[in-house]
Amino acid sequence: MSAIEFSDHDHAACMRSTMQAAEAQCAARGLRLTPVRRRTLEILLAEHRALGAYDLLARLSEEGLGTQPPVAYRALDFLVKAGLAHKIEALNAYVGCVQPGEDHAPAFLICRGCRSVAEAETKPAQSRLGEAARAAGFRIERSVVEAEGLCPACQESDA
Amino acid sequence: MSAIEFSDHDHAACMRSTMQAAEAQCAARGLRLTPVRRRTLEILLAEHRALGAYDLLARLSEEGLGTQPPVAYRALDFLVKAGLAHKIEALNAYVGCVQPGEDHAPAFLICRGCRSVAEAETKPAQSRLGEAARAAGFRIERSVVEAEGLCPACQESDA
DNA sequence: TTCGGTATTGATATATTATAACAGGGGTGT
DNA sequence: ACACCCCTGTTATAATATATCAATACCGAA
Repeated sequence: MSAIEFSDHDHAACMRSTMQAAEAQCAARGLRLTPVRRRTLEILLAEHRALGAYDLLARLSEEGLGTQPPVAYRALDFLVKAGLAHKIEALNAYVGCVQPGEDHAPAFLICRGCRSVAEAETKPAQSRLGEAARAAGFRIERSVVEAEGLCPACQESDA
Repeated sequence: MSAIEFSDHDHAACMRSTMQAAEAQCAARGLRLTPVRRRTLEILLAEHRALGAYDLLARLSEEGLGTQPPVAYRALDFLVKAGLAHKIEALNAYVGCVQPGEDHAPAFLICRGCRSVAEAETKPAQSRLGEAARAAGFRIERSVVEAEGLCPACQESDA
């Protein structure tokens, strides 16, 4: 993994292929990527940034796709459950998943400067925590791994 | 680490020694453990559970220590900044720290059954994430590592 | 095709979590 | 006494999230 999110890349192609993968996922699993959901995913993927539910709602609302909070939350819930987006707990915000489908336990690098988010992979029983859990007889169902800091670009403008 | 939080232990002694450590910390660092702050810490430590700010406020309020949200949030901010308590991002709730003073990057095991929280230790550049960060030139300032699941006791009552 | 069930959307209201802003009090050092 | 800083009290409001119910759209079975 190379944190493509912080690098220059052909973002148009990046979005296209991610959307295709998302559609393939939905088709394969009998999930319905309705207009609001699809547009929500596009908005999240448009930048590799975390977006609050109300920011998202504002965008949807501009496009006539709904004006009330449940619209945004329902779309986000769907995407998160489908593994097409992730919630960043440290920000109460949401980000599109760049590798949908892979059944993964993601970890995030979150820039406090520009709110960019890069997605990395955790190993199932990562580091000490897996050990500790096993030792304690704790059964892990979901894990949240998030690191906040500064991305390369923001380190420069900050320093 | 053995997740004492999920085990039977002499909790009265546990609280006493933790409070003492907290006081020592404050004394050493010139921080003021005022009545509200002290009581807040005691309430958090009374059980190894995550408590919402408003639950805490209700407790404080019963004891005549303040009735408005800022009372609770200010006390929590102080404790979190001082390293005497932690915020559980996945729950938007707070838990007392059982090893105050050690400058640590804690990881948590959170039971969704009883909301108990056990604190483990992460290694600074934990798992893949440290690697990924280094590779990407990302500077980590703070990390959130939380695992949700079922503690031993709740696995039994659940199954 | 029609029927019946399920998933989705629309809309209203409200719950939960958190912060801004400003006034007053109380100690400390000069 | 005074200036300063930290802490507290209070009011108001912001930001995040969910409950509920009615209406509609889709989908498979008969």
